Amino acid sequence: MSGKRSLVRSGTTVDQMVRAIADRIVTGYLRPGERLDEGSLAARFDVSRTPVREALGQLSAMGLVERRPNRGAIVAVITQEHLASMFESMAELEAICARFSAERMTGAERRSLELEHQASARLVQLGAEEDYEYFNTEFHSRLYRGAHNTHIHDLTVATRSRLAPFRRAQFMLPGRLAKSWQEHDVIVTAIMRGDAAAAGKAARDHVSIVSEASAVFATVDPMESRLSRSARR
Amino acid sequence: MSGKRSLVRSGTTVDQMVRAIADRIVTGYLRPGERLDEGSLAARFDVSRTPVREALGQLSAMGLVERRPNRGAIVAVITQEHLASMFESMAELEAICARFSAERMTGAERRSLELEHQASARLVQLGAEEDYEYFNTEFHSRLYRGAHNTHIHDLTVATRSRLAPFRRAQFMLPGRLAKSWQEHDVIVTAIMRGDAAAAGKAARDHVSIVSEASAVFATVDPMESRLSRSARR
DNA sequence: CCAAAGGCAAGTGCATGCACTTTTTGCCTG
DNA sequence: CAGGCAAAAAGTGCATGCACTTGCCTTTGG
Repeated sequence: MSGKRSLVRSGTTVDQMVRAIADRIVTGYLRPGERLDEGSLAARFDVSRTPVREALGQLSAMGLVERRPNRGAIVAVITQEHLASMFESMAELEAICARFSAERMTGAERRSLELEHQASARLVQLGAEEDYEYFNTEFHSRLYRGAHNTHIHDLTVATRSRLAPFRRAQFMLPGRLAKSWQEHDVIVTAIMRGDAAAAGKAARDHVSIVSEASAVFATVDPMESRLSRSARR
Repeated sequence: MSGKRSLVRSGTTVDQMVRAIADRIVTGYLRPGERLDEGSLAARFDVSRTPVREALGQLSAMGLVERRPNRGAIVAVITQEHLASMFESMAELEAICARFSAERMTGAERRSLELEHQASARLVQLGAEEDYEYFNTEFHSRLYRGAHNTHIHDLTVATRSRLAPFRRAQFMLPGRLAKSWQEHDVIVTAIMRGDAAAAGKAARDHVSIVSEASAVFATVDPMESRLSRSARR
């Protein structure tokens, strides 16, 4: 096996382990319920068990991992109910960000939001799913930052990453790309005219739609086949 | 020194350490910026450094502790800006909980909310600050649970606990007790009649007022003198 | 043939040790 | 006497070792 520690550069060993494992969970390479054996992970990353244990502890504090005392750790199993609650929370959090963004974004932030958004229209026409996905992430990040509230930002980013495995396939639904862009458009328009209430509502609706689109996949294992992106690392 | 590990019963050593340290931070016994020396903590609780390290890692993941690689851990220092962002987030989160509660609380939940709320009126008349504080916590917890959304619940509880050191002294402001009760009353009334929007707004306003009341203390160190509650443990 | 008991292997939880980094201290120099 | 330097002290980061727990598998008695 490759993937030695040198590949997961920077920071302390523990941080590297946290990132490495979190990444594998968030990308769906490690599946819910999957056993996380300290020894194997240590061997896999060529470190001792100590940093692995610490990493698992932190991941458990973040909710990505479930730890049963004396019985090892597994990738957190998310119930349908909990998943629904996270999607719903996500909608509310995004609504807050959009609302605040409408009120607080600087001129520069507004301009680049609009600019990037308009630029992404091309991606829709081309049907460039991968690229649009990247833009989409950036778009939402702009909203989170635009809220000018670090705590909301952190909560939102954390929640979003926990939902990542379940959102993955959304753009594979036919026509989802164009719909997504239109929904973004409503949000951007509301923000540009400083209409907080409208921005909030549009953002909430947008996420709700995504969550419904994702619900199809949520009933199944979040990763049917492992994505190349994960395998590459 | 007493406070040996036997006092912090149950769970693994690491869990005990997490609780013990978190408690000391949240209650303000450990102050922001205060050094958290692994060796001293280990000695203090009569365990080895390993569980202490793990605990510090988890607390750092929770944001209660700040870790500088190779330079030890300190109790997280919260900037004015970050504190403000947390209070604002808190207001929004409570608004969501209240909104959802208005829509979703069961009959039993509504009844006991109302009941407890009415009962607490006595505490206001008596000026029983300690008791009211306890009731107040319970009241808010009811809202969080009443939202029937575990993720929002978790986010809200986590945020609230991080704000705990800064909320402590709020009821010492003259007349705050009665005001608090009246604000609760608006929330309860809105929830009872299922008016989600009104409940949300009332909850948001309530927290905003608390945050302003707390702002007075926030500029200063969160604990001037150590509370008996902490010392007792 | 099944159930309970016992033992074994795997794996977790914590303590300890050592290498390395940062901070402090004490001394020297200008 | 301040500034700078080097060595020591303090403290962190990780590896290793061992005791203990858990789950499984075998064994044995009914």
